[in-house]
Amino acid sequence: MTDQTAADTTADTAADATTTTAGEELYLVDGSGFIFRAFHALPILTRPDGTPVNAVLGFTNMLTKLLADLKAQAVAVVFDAKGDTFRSNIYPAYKAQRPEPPEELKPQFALIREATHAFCLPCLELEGFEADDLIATYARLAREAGRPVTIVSSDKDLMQLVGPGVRMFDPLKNKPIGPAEVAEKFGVPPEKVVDVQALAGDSVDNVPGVPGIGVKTAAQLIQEYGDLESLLARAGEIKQPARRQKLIDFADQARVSRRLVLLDQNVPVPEPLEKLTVREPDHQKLIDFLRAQGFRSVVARLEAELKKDGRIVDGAAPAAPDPATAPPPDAAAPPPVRSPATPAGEVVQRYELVQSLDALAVWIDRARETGLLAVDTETDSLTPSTATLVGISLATEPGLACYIPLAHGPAQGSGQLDFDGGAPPPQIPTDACLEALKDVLEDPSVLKIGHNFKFDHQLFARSGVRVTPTDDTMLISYVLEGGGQGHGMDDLALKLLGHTTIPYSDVCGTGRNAITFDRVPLDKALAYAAEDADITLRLWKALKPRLVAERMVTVYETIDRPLVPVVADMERCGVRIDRAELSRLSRDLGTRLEEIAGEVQRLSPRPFNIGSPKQLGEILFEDLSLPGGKKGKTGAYSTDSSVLEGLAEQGAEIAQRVLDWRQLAKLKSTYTDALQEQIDARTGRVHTSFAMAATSTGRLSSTDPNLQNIPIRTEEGRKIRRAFVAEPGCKLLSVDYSQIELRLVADIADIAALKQAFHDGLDIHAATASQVFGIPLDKMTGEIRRKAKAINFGIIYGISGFGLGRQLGIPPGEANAFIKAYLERFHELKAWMDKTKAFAREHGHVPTLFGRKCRINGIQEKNPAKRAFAERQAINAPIQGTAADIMKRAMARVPDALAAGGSKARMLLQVHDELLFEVPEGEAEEAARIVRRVMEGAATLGVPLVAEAGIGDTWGDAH
DNA sequence: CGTTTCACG
DNA sequence: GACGTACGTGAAACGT
Repeated sequence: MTDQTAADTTADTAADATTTTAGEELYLVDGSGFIFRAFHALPILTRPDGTPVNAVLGFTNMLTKLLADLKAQAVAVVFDAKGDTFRSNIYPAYKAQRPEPPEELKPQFALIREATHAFCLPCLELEGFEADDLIATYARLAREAGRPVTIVSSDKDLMQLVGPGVRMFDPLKNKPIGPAEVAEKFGVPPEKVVDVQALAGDSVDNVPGVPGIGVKTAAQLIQEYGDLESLLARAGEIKQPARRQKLIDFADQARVSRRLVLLDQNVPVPEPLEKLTVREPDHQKLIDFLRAQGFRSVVARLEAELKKDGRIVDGAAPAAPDPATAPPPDAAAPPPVRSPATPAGEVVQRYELVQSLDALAVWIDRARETGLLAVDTETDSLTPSTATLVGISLATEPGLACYIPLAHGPAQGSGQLDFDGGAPPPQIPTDACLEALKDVLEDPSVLKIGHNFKFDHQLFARSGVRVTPTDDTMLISYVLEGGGQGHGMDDLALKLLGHTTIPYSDVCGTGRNAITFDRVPLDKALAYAAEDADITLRLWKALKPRLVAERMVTVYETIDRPLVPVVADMERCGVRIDRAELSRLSRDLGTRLEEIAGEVQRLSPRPFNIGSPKQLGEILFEDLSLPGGKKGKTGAYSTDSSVLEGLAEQGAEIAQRVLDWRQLAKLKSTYTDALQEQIDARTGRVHTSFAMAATSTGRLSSTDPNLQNIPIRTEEGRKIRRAFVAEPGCKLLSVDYSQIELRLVADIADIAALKQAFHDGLDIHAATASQVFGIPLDKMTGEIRRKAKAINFGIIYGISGFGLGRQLGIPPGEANAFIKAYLERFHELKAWMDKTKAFAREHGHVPTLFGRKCRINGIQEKNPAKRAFAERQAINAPIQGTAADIMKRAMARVPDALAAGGSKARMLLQVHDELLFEVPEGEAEEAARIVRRVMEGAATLGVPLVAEAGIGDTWGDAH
């Protein structure tokens, strides 16, 4: 077998090449690979005699582009030869199960070779070897001659060749493939790709690899052990038992796999390197060939170019464009068509592509007339801070919508190939478009309607456009439906309009074939994007009147709608993170984890993976026979922290060590490691996303990353909070509601004694304990207060004797006695709970103080366990939901209050009962006063609302 | 891709 | 008296 390092070849070959064609770039086209990909990417087109030619068309377009745009001087097109290759001798199954190529493809193999000859390009193949080996060998020769090489292919098997002087180019996606792209695909640098492939195998080529190991695992292993041989030698050290065994059992199979995927760089080349030059094609021969295939537009283009260059005089009459290369529909609005998916059939669609400011002005006028404008933005990414604005769609009445492309590149969809590359479609410059739209977007008399408008709001805000006033169909639906379920546009279109929207995957593909929206051909982009605006407007027509009918106007108008720009600004601002500090913490945690893992293994009868609850359970309860039992439907032992704590108290040291390990592992993987990845390169800050229509109670939630669960309860965890820092010259200000949920219980259930305690400003848990257990405050002990505190929390969660007992570590009977005493002392509570459960049973939802509906599923259940669960939700939801409402009301008022107070403070995060701000140093105290005032005044209740502020250099210190 | 665990309120 | 339990989230790791 050959080896990549075997470069002991003809020094004279290299010398020759250097003298004749030094420095000239060599293009190696993977002809065989291209045939298959083009065939599957393009619709099957036939020439007049019925011969399919779609791959041939893609191929000629690609070559034309290569020769014209890249000014390629040295090109070879390489094909697989017929018959077996040397790899079949290594492993007979290699590529053995390949199905016959489709009938429509077979005749195209010969045509593509013919096309290559028509272009007068070297057309190479070598019996016994694959095209990839020939490419590998030429790449090596060129590299040694000091000439850069571009391999025109996207075949992953060629990626091992990428490196200094050798790059790849994906001809269908028009994208270069360099070391970074290879590393992204394989998780390792190009020179280690073969090792990863050897482990992961390839089902298409029948490379066996090691069973159960995919690319991700393989990359991780190679990264850790360096290369395949080192890994196989040290396979015994692998933690996961199944994986360890597989690597041992299939070591030789991995070695064979490596020989299969490793390309031969020393095959006897059919042509010397220096012969691979581009010759001027015989134009008449080429044109004859192209015409014979029916490629009229290619011929027309070629002739036009040759004429321009004065190279031919003969001009065949320009033919009508063939369907495959026809330009996308231009700005003329297509004739109205009936919307097929609208059952009523009433709505007629007219979607228009807007490519000039004049055309845009018509739409702006329409918006001013109707006072309505549905808006949707298309981007190349879902991250609003970095996304490029690719286009904007508008709708002014149902069925009447347009799409304004702004940053579309050359089209590139499954239906069309355009190798003209450099020629993007005509588009209004983004700045000019935004300038033209700014007035109407900020016009108080035109309502802008969006779906998840927070995203669009951020995009416009980035360009200095403050869109107002706005409606958000996602939030209207959320308010009407009472949380939960899906409020995505596709779901709503189906449910409310009976309309199935064009799936995003239809225009952009999915997985590895996905393209960004700027590569979508304009006809498809128009259909998709204009539909989004159209559907948004039609959803609004269906949903908005229901707010009035269902008495949800106030919730929407005063709580959720005003929050959109506020949350958008918070996300856009982000929060500063001290990366170096996180990195230090990660390193520290890493070493401590290794120490603890060592101790755990020492205490264990056999090695196991500490991170696997399943294995841990077996060790603890079978090998060590510790007391404890099975649980759950899956039959697995429970090993959560309450179980381990129990074991640790009985003296099981291993349980304590595992607890320690778990805590640190969690901190490292979820926080110190992951958070570093989330730092935005441009801003140096972390930008979370707050979901506004996700929870059943009206709370926000936070994702990518979740910044609402940053540790604080343990000292170890608090160190992570100290990595959240203020900009130099600024402080962080944290303001949180004190006991808001318990205050709301007192108010909503109208519990006189509890309300009085809050009025008196007492320590509420101590006061509760005093009243429930009849102990004077001055005789209160910590233990009794702890019990009262647990009951208070229990109330909020929809208390049960079992749950409270488990929390306090006492028998359920005893806990029930506490609850009974509590309900007797605060007798109003029982009445409110009964009333609330009855309401939920009747309506399927419960209201917050401000009227938000919280949907409760399963309240009618026959199964008592499921019904009890729903009843606890029914108790908890009005409390949690009202707190969420109050916080949202405060958030909507805070920015204006700060501005009015002359403060430059910026709101960064919301953590349910806490707001975090970044404030210029001298203003922190004043900002704290303003925020506290707004938060405490966000609702007028029968109990006082209290907000407490803390100021510090880090989030950890602002408490 | 479902399950388990655990971080927060 | 059944039935399996505290409420609401999101992310990482494991293992099929």
